[in-house]
Amino acid sequence: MNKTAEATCLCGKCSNCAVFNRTVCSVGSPEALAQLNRISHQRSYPRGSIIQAQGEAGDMVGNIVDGVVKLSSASVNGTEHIVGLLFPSDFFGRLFAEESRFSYEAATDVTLCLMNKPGFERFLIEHPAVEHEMLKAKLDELDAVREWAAITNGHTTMQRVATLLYVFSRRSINQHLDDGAQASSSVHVPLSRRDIADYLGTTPETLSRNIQTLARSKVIRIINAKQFQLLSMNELIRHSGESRADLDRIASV
Amino acid sequence: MNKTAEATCLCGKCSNCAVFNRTVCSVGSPEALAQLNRISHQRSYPRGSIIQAQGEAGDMVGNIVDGVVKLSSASVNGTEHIVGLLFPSDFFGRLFAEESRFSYEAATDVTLCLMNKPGFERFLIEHPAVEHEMLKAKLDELDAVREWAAITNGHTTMQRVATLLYVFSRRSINQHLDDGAQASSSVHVPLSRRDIADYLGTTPETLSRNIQTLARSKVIRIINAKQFQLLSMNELIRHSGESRADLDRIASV
DNA sequence: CGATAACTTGATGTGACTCAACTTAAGTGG
DNA sequence: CCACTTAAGTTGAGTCACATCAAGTTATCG
Repeated sequence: MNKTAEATCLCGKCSNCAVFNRTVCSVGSPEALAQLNRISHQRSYPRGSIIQAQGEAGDMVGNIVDGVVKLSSASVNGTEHIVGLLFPSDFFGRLFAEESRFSYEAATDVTLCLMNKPGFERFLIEHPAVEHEMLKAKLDELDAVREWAAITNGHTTMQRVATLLYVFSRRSINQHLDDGAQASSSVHVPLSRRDIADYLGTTPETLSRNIQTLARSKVIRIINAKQFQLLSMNELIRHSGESRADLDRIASV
Repeated sequence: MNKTAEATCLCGKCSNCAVFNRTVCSVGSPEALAQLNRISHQRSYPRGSIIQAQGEAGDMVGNIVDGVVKLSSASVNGTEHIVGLLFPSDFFGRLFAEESRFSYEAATDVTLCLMNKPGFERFLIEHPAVEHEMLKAKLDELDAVREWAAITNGHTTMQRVATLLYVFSRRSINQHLDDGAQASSSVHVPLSRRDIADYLGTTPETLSRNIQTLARSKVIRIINAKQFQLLSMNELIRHSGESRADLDRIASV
């Protein structure tokens, strides 16, 4: 894990970046990369940090290198709703707009690759190939957000919980590749119950009840608050109310 | 209303297009416009038409010229959830992907400006200024979808209904400018109760009850199933659970 | 004008939120 | 390193908003 703090380019060249080949940066020419190296630097934030507050005129954008960032919207009544989760290689920040409608907050300890927003905006305009990649990424994101909206709306809490567990299990396969064959049976959800509940549009109490129900019926085993073992993938899929194909499609974004 | 059916370029030049200056097309050079003219044509579809089915390999993209298109996702159990509504000047179709995850369906009679997808994709790559505009539009759309997701999740049905009515009232001001001062008091919602319910994540029954409640408490007057008069804007805003500023922000997209 | 669909209204059951107590985990200072 | 404190998570009881099923009413269209 990167412990870099507030230093410019401690990550070395972008070519050493842990998430480089999964970001839009990867399509840049050597000349473009050199320019990116100049305007970017890594920085770490502890869990709970507000990276950018709702409505604030953000002057930074960048990529998640490590950790999870939550994108949330706070209502007048104090309710917070998480409208998105950003994972390593995901882009964060609101390009081409004064301020962000949402707040960016570190859901875990995170390491970011930060870039000056106006600088990166200029960079994009000067490098259409990268901007093209950014458009494709945003189109994928748009589909994913809509897909998730359809899930949180038309499904029961149990279905959402099962879907989330499945998606995180797929995600951890892709990321850690820790132990090959059995990777999918172990799920790490690095979020607090409150954050998961806010993301699923429910409460920590209801969420807890559903997780315990899944455990009682031997679909999962609770290792600890953030770690689960999948005992029956088929049962989990059944509880999700989605087909396996749909789930994989959701997980792939 | 345009009655054009399946004819190539009956709209004449793009410069005669009803929605031209609100679309991404408007930033194109004269040369670009000429090219757009060649690859585009208008076509009308009656209400209920499937413009593109879910999962189908769509070969068309374009702009809505008139009417409302619903973007929906059908679940395994037959439930349909509307994840987006597209209005005149909005772009439809899934660029840079084989198939669309959602179905596009005419919620009213619609007129579209259709373009061959591969052709338009090539056009975008050849015209970075237009692609840049497309990116900006998609970034706005992303914010709007997330904002709407936060509303449908954290709010009661009454709040969603009030929000929808407010948003549609603002939208009709912008579009029709029918009678200036009193424009905002008359709201036209050109969707069926079922479509509205699917969009709000509720049922036609619950929706109807809420609308009737608003009418009984003199917040609105029901002119007919699709037409309402706003009697008390302040009360409507109060029922929405949002601040006026937030509502206007939502409506502006 | 009859038939079908769209919408409204009523009665009822239930999933999930709320409030509250309890248990476990995490962090802090002596 | 352990007692203490505080936060995070779980479990329980009660309530309510909303979905469901069903019947009635109003539009829409051939």
